[in-house]
Amino acid sequence: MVKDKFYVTTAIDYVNAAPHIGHAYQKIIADVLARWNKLSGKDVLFVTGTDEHGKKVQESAEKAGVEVKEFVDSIVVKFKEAWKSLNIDYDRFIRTTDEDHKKVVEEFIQKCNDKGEIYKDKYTGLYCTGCEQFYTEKEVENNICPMHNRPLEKIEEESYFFKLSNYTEELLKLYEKHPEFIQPKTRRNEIINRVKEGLRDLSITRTSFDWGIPFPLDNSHVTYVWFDALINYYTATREKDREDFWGEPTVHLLGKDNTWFHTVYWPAMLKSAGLDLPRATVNHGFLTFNGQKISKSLGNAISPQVLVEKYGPDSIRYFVCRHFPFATGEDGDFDEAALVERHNGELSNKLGNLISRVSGLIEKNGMEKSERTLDVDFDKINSLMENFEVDKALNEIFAFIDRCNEHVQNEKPWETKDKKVLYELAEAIKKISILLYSFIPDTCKKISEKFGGYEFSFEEFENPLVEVDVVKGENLFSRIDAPENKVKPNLNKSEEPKEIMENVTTIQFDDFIKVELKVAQIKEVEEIPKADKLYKLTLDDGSADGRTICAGIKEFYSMDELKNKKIIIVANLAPRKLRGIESRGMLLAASNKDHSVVSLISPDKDIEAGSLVG
RNA sequence: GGCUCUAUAGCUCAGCGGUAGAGCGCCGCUCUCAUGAGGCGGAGGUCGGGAGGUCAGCACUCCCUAGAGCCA
Repeated sequence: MVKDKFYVTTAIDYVNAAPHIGHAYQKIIADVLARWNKLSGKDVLFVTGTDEHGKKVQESAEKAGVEVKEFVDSIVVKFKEAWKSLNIDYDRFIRTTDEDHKKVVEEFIQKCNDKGEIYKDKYTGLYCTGCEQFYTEKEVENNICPMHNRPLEKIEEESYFFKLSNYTEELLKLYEKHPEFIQPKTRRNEIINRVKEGLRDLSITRTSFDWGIPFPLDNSHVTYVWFDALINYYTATREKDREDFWGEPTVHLLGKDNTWFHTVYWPAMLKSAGLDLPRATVNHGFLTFNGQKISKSLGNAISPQVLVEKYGPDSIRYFVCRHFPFATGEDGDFDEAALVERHNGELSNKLGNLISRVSGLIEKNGMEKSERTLDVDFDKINSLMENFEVDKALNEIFAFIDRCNEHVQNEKPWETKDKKVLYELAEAIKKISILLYSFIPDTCKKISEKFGGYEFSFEEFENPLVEVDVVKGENLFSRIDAPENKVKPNLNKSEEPKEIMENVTTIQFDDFIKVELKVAQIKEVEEIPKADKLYKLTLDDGSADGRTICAGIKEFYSMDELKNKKIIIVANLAPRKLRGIESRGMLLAASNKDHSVVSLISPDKDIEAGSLVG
């Protein structure tokens, strides 16, 4: 039986700047879609890469004083490292400087030429020698260069042209017949309206630089950007055993700035060469970062690796998939406070905590196969994924996690010790982890290991859980406690990326001094009924009334050890009720990784209660 | 200027001809298996403004206002 195929591509990034979160967003979605389709049992091809030709790259290399190839090699490394840190598991990283790509481009152009759709003519444009750049008549007023304020020269350059004008009607028919070819609808409308105005032929060669693929019909010309870059998608399917991925299985992900080229030039080029068309293009919006447009300098500072170091790959993958409506093509803001909120509220408190409580209960009580199951609507989630609505799919999966937490609450397995209920919960966790695997693979592998090491596939999804011994082990997510610690959006232009970088990974002094630390002496220690970890401490904090706090150190200190001890407390922490007792503040203590050792922080010399620390 | 889209709770967004929804935040209650976790409940919106068609509009049509995008 021939397996269904799925081929997903990302934009190939221009190597003039380092990778940033905007690039990463698209690659993460592509990786999630690739993984999801693999779980469905499909044959999947996932290709990403870099666009390396052109005048700007040539100039950047010259500025850096290195050979062009050497220059692009060094940038490519950065992209590959970024994708590795985010667990982007592509099948091929294609570069437009790859030999097989050059060959495919040459053949492609030959085919278009055989059809008689390439011709030589004069390219006329308004040229500014200051900018070394052509302007269109729409861009300038009275033929004056907007940068240099001097007259533009009308220059004629020899160029080869592609007869794009032949395709106006065919393209309109394509959009009509296959609405999925341009998603979302708003982009489709824009393109239809523009194509209706008619198409001009396309200049496809240049002679003003030579960093590119020599034009096969005339080596004094270089192939210009779109007749080089777009073809990468096809090149990647010319490898052995990958031929069948081209056409119906093909889905292109791209930013909305590239929509025109992918939905007009590209299908026309393919038709001219006599090749099949991709099934769909998904044209997504842009991200801002903490409310700020991602400029080149900001982009350099917020490298994906910096964010991965700070939050971990799964939190970032989860956040961008859950927080932005990918399929609607809307723009979104990568706001670190929102990321922390979702990390704590959804990954830590809902998912992490569910697994923590269930695995702990099973470790103590064991589980026993049950015929009852907790059900989740797989078909609904799968159809959302097929429509690229990854945010809504995650919403459904997390609604199921909520139902599991409710189930724990309602069934009270810590009282009943009901092994069947625990089995039902473990089985639900297995389903959850298979559904989430595409989004947060590292975490889901850990979950599988805890619950017997099942495989990730939608076939396995249907199978009952095998009963195994479970060890609670480490928490999957720790909470992140500093949501204020982020880039401020009101940066002005003079600020260097370096400062931004510091903002990403550090807190400002102003933030630190908001924390009021004080010396306090423990006056009384009391047990709290039914609490096996908490003491109620009455403190002398230098104030007339003193204060009461609750501290989870019962396992580590006896009541006698604590009495009269001087400690450090966070004095201005918002009060919180624990076991009905209002705790006003928190004491400082160090703990090692597995919390087997907890050590209170005390002043080194004797000093009166109420003294400030800082 | 032309075309397209968006406007719903404090925030982020679902919904879409038949009694306004979720998450977060806020307020109250509550469990103790669990990570300052979990659960239950509450406050909070004349669904940007106006007109029209309908038995019935947040949803459809038109106009206005504001914001965004596209114009090779």
